[in-house]
Amino acid sequence: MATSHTTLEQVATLAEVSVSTASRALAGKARECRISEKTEQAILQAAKKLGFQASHVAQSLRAQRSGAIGLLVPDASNPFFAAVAREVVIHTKRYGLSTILTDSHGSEDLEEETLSQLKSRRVEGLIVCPVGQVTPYWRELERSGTPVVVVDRWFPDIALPTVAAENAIGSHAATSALIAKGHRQIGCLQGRPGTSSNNERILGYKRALTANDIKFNKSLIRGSDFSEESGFHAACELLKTHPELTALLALSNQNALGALRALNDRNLRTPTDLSLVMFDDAPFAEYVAPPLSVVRQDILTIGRTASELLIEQIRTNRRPKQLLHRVPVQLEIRQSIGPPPHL
Amino acid sequence: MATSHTTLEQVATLAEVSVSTASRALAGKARECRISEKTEQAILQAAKKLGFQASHVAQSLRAQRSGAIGLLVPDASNPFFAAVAREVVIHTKRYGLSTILTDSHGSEDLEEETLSQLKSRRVEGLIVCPVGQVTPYWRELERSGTPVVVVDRWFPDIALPTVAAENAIGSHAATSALIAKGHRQIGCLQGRPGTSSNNERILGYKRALTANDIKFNKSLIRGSDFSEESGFHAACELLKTHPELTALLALSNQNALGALRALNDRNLRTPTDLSLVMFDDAPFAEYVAPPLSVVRQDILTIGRTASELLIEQIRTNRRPKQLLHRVPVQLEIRQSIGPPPHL
DNA sequence: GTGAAAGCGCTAACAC
DNA sequence: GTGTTAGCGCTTTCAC
Repeated sequence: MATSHTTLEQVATLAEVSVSTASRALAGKARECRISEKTEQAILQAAKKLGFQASHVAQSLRAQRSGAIGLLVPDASNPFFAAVAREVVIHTKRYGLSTILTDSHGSEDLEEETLSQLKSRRVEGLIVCPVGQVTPYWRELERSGTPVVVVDRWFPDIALPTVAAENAIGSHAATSALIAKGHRQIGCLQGRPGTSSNNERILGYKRALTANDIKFNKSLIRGSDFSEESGFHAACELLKTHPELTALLALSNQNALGALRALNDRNLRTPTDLSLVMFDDAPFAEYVAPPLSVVRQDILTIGRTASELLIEQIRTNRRPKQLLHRVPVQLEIRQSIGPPPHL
Repeated sequence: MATSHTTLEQVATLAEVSVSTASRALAGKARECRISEKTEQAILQAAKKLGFQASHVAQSLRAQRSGAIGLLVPDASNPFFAAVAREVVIHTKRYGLSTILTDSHGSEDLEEETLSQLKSRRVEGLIVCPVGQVTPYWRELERSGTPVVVVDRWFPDIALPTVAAENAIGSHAATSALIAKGHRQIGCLQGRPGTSSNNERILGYKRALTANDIKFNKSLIRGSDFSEESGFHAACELLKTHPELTALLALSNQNALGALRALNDRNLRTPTDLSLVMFDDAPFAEYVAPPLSVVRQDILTIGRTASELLIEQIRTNRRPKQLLHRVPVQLEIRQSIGPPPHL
């Protein structure tokens, strides 16, 4: 049964006034527009009786503001993006904005298609966790002046407001902690190559090695994306080709789970045989065997900052001066880090 | 800088035709409306040149269809709801529907307020994971005829299409597995009392006990919601008041993590000292110490079924005959189940 | 084959 | 104080 909604006209008719008066009264402009107490009440009564709710669609068309923003993530079921989504939903709602959630499946084509659809919905702004590579579409977005915030992964050569964790600092700290324990052969399970988050985390790893006079060895980095499978395969390969490794740095918590699977399969124990640190805290990190050391990203702050940056753009109608916003990370050392076996 | 969008009129002007012809051509009705090849091309060219994208807002108003659905969950960052959200986004997109994501924070007031806002946005349908309690609003929704699907938690006395896991069967299987190992003192860490998912899971637990001539003891059930904290406190209480317990059934994976924390604090090992089974599989379940036995819900099927039920309602404009759709669960036994210590 | 015009539901400028 | 009217951008009858 088609839920035919009540219109302003019906309310006006019932209250025996014109639509404009009804509109004014219901918009709370009774005082301002000097509407008599009596008429106002009549209108309010009528609206209540009919269960009137102004059509946001009509209002949007009229006001040329959709009251909606678009959120695009590579995988909405990933806990990191889910947490960002929640923050965005909560913060934008405060400004009367609805959030349209979309998912690019990690595909550049879908990303572009989806952004285009969001544009046709006339969203007032965009929060995007990009797939990773620069496409012509991004240049367009940069030029367009549309309010937009890039989150997590970003493009150094594209001038758009961005929120990202202190990735390099995080992996530097994690790697340094391993080195401090005596490790010198440290493998790295990487995420999607070419993404800024991956690049930056590798950079921190590399810098920590160099700072400690350990030669950086490219072949100790393996992996194709941030998934469990990638972590598993990367760990398997590394364990095979580089049995001398005494520690692993996983660039995502999924990668780390894959590594744990590979270690389990080989009856290797952590940290006795191999130390392990991973990016991204997770509720379970404390309870795996042994409790995992993590580089914790402050997802709430990331989501909140992104929302605020977007709302500011929508309100002022221009991009902020400061484009790159870095959110601190925190190294949490648990028992998965120990001295290397031969010490 | 205000991104002033190109309108159909501008395209029409450039192509030197009327807006109606432009509309027809761009809607792909050139054949149908016998528009000459030449005019059609001119219009397509003009649209391309101006980067025209029809305003979905205007189309919505005209067509009286917003092309959007509303999704309401108690916590968008919870992996279960995040996974449901993703499925909904993916499946509804196929029908040209956008998903507006909202979060009720587990508050009935916010739930009602949010549903009301979604209504004013003229969403074509609603997928709701309710907070848990029946409010007058639900009665209204039931009567209204609005396409809606209730997911996960539901109300036996409200006739709305519903998708939920075979909760009772799952906890029955889990409890039976514990009993088969010799356990007779089994504690239960519950979620939010009064919610259908919690009720059903407790029912299955109770039935398995009774079927095995074990007296059901209400005081062995503790907990206030599905969170880690609740699981922690419930486990602490149970361990204190009922030291004779040899196994725990956690009604959510967060509850189970809380239990693990309580056990760790007391230096109790699983399954040596206490066996543990939990609801909801999770990627980490295999890697905690020891690998956790789980009752796995098929979230993808839940999300897909909900989407399909909603789309069917939107298309046919009426509620399905079959209201309750149960999605099978699967018990996955891992090492966290062993015989009780005294055997 | 194409155009003119009405109207979706709302708001705001302008009348009186 | 309140009504009349135009118009947001689009689709679709109806006219020629």
